[in-house]
Amino acid sequence: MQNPADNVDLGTMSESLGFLLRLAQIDAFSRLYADDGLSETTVGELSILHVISRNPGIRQGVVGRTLRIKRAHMTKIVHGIEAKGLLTSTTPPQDRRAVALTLTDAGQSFLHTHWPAVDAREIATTGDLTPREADTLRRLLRKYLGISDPQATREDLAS
Amino acid sequence: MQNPADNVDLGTMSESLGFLLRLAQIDAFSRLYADDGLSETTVGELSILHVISRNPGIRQGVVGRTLRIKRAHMTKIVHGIEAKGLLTSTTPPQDRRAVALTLTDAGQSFLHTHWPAVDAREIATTGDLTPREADTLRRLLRKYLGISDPQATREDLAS
DNA sequence: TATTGTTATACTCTATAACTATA
DNA sequence: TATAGTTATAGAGTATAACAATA
Repeated sequence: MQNPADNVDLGTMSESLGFLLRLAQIDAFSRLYADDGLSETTVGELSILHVISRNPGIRQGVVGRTLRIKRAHMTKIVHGIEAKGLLTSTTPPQDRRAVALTLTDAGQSFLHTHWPAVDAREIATTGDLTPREADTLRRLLRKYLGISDPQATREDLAS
Repeated sequence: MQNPADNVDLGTMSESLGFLLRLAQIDAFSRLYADDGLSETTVGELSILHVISRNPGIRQGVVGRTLRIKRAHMTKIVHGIEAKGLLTSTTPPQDRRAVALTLTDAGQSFLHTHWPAVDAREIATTGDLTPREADTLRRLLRKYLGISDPQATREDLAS
């Protein structure tokens, strides 16, 4: 189903960061969604829930900028998640234009149920890369994105 | 517009290859499309044209597998490109189920007009990465994807 | 005036299934 | 029976612009 030995000449596309990232991303998520029961949730929803979980009361717009989701789309997704009872939105008194997002208990337990599968798969599905190469890849992607490096908790690194 | 100093805790998402690839891919294409006049064409069309250009007479299904585009979607895109007069499809006598794709002269010149902008931007827009790091990133992505390494032509490398 | 979020629209992409014609 | 492509439909994501409320 993927790219067997079709032996296609990709030309300069195989030197294009954009297209390599595009293909790699598709593969990564297809691996992620392969066996697990994540089918109930979309990638957008899951990532939004995760970010809110780590940053309770975060502004909706900040979540959108972080995840590169446009404001119009954020509104739709957030309302959808809210309708499922997984998060609550409040208006902060300091800026009554904004919307602050927090997970409900149901949202927290939903995330606790589904997110570990993501983390687990990540380790198992790095293709032909050695663990060391996979780490280098992650580090370079973070640098490319301007994300500060070991943002994982100290406990994670120690384990 | 992007991710300034919002200082968001991404938790284990910053260790997730899938999500890092997702964010990086969005950034890469937004940089690619930033200044240039590529707005006429979609990413799908451009990549399909490029692959056909490098592999004249290639089967439609092989293009789809290579670019991770589903068959149903391939049909729609290819018909669209064909309607613009940029490619022709023929039925190979050896297998009359298949569709072989070749660029028209208009298709070739269209690609010659637009593809160099992609290559040029690639070099200029590698974020905070050093050229060496960008090369490493490309190499790791190719390995992750199972794409053989220096598939660029010798002439390209020499120039 | 600028910003935050909302609403609405249109298009691209993805996923799925039923269908045809060939092999 | 399996494969290559087509058709149709539904949902997810993206892009854009006009709008209200607030700063």
